[in-house]
Amino acid sequence: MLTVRQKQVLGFIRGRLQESGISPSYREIMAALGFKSLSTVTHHVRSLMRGGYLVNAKGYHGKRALQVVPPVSETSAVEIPLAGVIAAGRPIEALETSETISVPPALAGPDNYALKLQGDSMIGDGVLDGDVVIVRRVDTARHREMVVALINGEATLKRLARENGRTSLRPANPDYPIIDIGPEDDFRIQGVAIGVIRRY
Amino acid sequence: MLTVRQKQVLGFIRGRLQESGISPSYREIMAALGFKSLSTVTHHVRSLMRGGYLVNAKGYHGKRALQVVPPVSETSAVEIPLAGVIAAGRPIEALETSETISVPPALAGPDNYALKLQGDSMIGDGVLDGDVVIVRRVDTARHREMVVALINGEATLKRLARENGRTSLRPANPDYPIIDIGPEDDFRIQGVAIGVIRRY
DNA sequence: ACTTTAATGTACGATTAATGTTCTATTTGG
DNA sequence: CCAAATAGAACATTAATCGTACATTAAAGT
Repeated sequence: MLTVRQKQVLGFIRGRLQESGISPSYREIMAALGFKSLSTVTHHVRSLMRGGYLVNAKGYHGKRALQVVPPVSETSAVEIPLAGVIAAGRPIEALETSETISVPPALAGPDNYALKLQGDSMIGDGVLDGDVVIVRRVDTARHREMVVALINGEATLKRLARENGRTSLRPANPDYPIIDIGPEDDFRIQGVAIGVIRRY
Repeated sequence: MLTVRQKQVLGFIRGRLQESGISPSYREIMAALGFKSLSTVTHHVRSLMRGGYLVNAKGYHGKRALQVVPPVSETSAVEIPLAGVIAAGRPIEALETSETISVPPALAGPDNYALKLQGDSMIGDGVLDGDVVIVRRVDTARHREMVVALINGEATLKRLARENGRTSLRPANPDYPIIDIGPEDDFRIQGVAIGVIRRY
């Protein structure tokens, strides 16, 4: 729990890091907040460090190396970003605002995000139009895993197939074609599906 | 229940926390509400604490650390009971321990519970073996809704069909039979499916 | 490479300011 | 009358502050 002054100090440091990327010196903090003694700054900074809000990245006597610790514990685990809408044959349509969606802890993780699926290309695997797919951001995947892939600029959700040295993307719907990946294609895996949430 | 004055005090504190994130001091509350003595504030704050509406996050002598306790309905909503395993043709198999599962708020509710589905009777609707089905406990349902039903002691997850005055349960898998409900059957609806969570 | 200099973070110790707590009375409205 | 509300002053505890000397690092000259 932060005191008023601690909040101000932390806010100033955070602001400086945000705009210039370099941590302010103790004397700059002193001037900015109108203190007349360095020890005042020292006192507050040390309190913030004890509370886990600040770290000196260079350790003892490290200069201009204050780093604000991201508040992990407050939001962690249940909220992940809802990155946008994925539909076969189009790039992922990002949402304007950086929305989030809360998910069960089992589906949460630092590298996870969610996509709303449009279309029925995976209907055979029980993933329907409108379902929210939980994705873990990785750049490789194994045979038969369901992946979010970017091929020549178009995003799609398919099963990855690696057979006889060839790679292909297979929909779970006979109405859609199997996509064979050739060396000339710009192919990137953006993540693997680890879960689905549906709301009726 | 709260008195008029208590409501005013609580409202002022809540407002301050909302706008600045900093709890007001007793003297600020005194000034804002026109009191002439600190003990008046003390008296009201203590009453609110006793009633569970306020907490001092720093304990005894904690300064500017009043926190408004959110009403219970807001907080307790993300964990719902995992009632057991449902498989076509058998009663719901209750779990030994009263487990719970956390779900997104959109799927949470006081009358909701979760069931783990065994079998592929609803595979055509994208509900697979092993999926967790979120159910709202109600005793009636409309045509085409997916319901958890108990028929002659056997539990099952099917779509409810009401046509021509007749009621039936329809699987989403041609390998399973449609179950017609007759007047001689002991038929009860235990809930309707409002969501699905799958984990790969 | 070495020394020098400037910039910067640390360590005490003490003091003041801000803020919550307690106690006893008194007032007020139904 | 009674319960809620209010008042005033003294007290307790924490938050914030200041001043100065010192230690360490980074940069600049040589």
